[in-house]
Amino acid sequence: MNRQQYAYEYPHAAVATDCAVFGFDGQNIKILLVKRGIEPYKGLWALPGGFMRMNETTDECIRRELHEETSFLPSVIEQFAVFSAIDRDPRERVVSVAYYSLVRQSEVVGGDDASDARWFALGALPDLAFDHKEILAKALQTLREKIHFEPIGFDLMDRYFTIPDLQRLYEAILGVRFDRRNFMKKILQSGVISESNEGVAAPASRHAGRTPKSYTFNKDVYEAMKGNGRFKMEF
Amino acid sequence: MNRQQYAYEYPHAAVATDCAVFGFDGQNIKILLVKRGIEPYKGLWALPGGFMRMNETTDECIRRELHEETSFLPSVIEQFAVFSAIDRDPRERVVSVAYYSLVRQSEVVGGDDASDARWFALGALPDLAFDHKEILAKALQTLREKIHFEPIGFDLMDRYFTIPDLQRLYEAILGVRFDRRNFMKKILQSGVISESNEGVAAPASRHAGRTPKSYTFNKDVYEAMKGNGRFKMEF
DNA sequence: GCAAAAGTGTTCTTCGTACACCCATGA
DNA sequence: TCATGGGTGTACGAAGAACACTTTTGC
Repeated sequence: MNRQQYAYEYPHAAVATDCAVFGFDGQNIKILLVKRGIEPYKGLWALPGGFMRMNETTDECIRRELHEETSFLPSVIEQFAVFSAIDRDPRERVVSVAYYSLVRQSEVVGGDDASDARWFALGALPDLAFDHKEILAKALQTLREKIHFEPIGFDLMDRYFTIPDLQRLYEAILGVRFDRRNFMKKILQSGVISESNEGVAAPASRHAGRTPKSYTFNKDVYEAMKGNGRFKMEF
Repeated sequence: MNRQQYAYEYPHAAVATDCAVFGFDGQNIKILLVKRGIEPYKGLWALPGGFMRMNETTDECIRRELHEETSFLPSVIEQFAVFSAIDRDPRERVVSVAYYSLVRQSEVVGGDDASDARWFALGALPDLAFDHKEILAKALQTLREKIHFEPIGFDLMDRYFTIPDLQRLYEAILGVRFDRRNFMKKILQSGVISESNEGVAAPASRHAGRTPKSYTFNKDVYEAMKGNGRFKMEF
């Protein structure tokens, strides 16, 4: 069988997808990376992703690749940019459609150190394959811009969470500190979270102090708000 | 010469770009469309755009195509989505990288009715080729979301403009009405516009009334604000 | 002269922000 | 018992929203 069996009148770039998967461990933002098993960049870490097939859209492609490489199907996944530098892949011309995803760490098979998929803290990233460092930087920038106007923080938290944990998440993403009382007032006033009877597992971040109350995100309340007023989470 | 001279081991989709070009005539938002001269959809109107070449990025591609089809080089152009439905082009699999652009109508060769490039009002759009209606709808949605947080309105106005004109632009994009005094107070307080001595051509929208003052956008002031505070244009 | 558009200020309410003390828990 | 983290309320200032009358111009 001919190895070059797909021919076109004009040259075609390959279409690929890559995804920056963000998680939160209660203290820091984490990134999910996979170790490349083949050339080029074999052995280096990279964003999960791969080439698009002819029978799938880019959205379907990235979901399939994520499932193949990290064994989970994310609920939140958004396309945010396209990377098309001419020499970004040494094999051939590749245009990459970039996504970011937000997951609760509890949902993801936490790959251990020996695994091919592992969480890395933002401050301790290894060298990345291709232009993935650039893709990740832009994903992070997009995340920081979006968090002001959309309640994306909740996608990174467990179903039941405490307000101090949520505050740590916002502080980690935005790199600033907030006043506890004002944060709580604002988030409660918005109405998108409500108190819950479920307990929460004490996060590693809590070593002493009063046991905090547990809350949960009301997606329906937020959906209703989108029409009328506007959800804002600025500080 | 062989018409199928570019061969690959795996099937490749073609990569194309399309751009929704927005203008403002003082009263309504307009869209720049081009009439297709070849099949498929010959004779139908479409967003300007075309196939990416191997020696250009998608950004370079859309700028080249815009120049070829509408004879101008836009200053503001942003990539906002990717369209990759499997059957969106009847010829072959095509993945389209979608952009929007904001232009001052005075900058663009206003194609007359006989030309291949023409402005259409949002409410009087013709049938569009491919999935361009969908692309346009998403471009418009993106524009409406962005205008709250970025001073993109000024890219649609002439260099010297009146505050009532600017207000009409915001009202046209967002589909709402504002109080004149509050709008003026807010936009002046923000500091991003300053009074100008240049006159402005009376827009078709002004049939009577006092001659309004002329203003201009201070890009440097806005750039400085981005760091410190935050520009907001919500009502 | 009349209709249509633009200029101008004040009040009230809402929201953001700064700030201090007590309580529960784990080491 | 002490250090750490979490719960709670108030007062001040800034910004947003509602609101009416006068002036100019084109017809």
